[in-house]
Amino acid sequence: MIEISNAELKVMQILWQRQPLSANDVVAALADDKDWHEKTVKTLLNRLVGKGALGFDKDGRAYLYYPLIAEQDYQLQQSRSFVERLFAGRVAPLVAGFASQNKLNADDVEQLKQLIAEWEQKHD
Amino acid sequence: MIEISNAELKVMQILWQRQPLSANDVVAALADDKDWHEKTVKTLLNRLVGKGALGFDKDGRAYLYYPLIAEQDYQLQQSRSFVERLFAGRVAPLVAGFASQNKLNADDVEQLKQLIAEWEQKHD
DNA sequence: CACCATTGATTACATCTGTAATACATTTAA
DNA sequence: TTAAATGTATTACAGATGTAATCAATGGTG
Repeated sequence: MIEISNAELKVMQILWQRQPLSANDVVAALADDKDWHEKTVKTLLNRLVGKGALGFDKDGRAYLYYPLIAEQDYQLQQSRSFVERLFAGRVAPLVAGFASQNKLNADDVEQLKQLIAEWEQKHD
Repeated sequence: MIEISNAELKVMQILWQRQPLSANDVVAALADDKDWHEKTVKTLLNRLVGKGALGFDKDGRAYLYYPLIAEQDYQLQQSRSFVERLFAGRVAPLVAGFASQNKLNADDVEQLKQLIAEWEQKHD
């Protein structure tokens, strides 16, 4: 699986939101969040292309970048490996940690109930 | 917060299970899981001491290592930063991913229901 | 047409990581 | 008491990462 570093992830997240974008668009979109030099962003774009995480089309001299991997796929793969590493593959203890820190809100609970209902329907 | 690399985490996990342990005990405990040279394990122990994640008492020439940070604290901090990075801080979508991949078992669901029940009691 | 501004490509460099090897100190065995 | 073994400390080294600067090509401007 493609490894994406933290800094690179920020770039991917921009392009998962809107796509395709020129390097400058990405720089602009990141300006809010990260205080990165334009050169830095371009390096990250380059590395992501090298890793096969981004592709691009040429638009004159400039490139228009777009993701080659889906955000959902990435999230899933990362979630599994994270939960594997820290919680021996069990997700409930992770949620328990959030609960213990009062990091669950009503929406979360609603969604979780929904998920459980679906699960139970399938595994009657 | 102390940064612990993947390889270092394996060492921490041994010492979270049993503590304190000599370097050789750790090497032995890891032998199952990882195919690391003794020197490698000692490097990791050293780095963890340097980072303030482990302490040790001297037992003759040998050291007896023990964690300076609690596993739960580490899990919580990491979970929060992971969920923050990938899911904008919301844990439910992570669980949804597991559900969609059939990675929830009856135990998980049972625990989740329990957590929800507790949450609802507190937030009647 | 010559030059500057802009864009991607290449190079830079310190730190962290994985994975050890070597050096140094000291205990123990011959 | 001297050498071997053993434990920690120091050094090694390549690849990844964060964070750019410089190079090279090219398109627009005077």
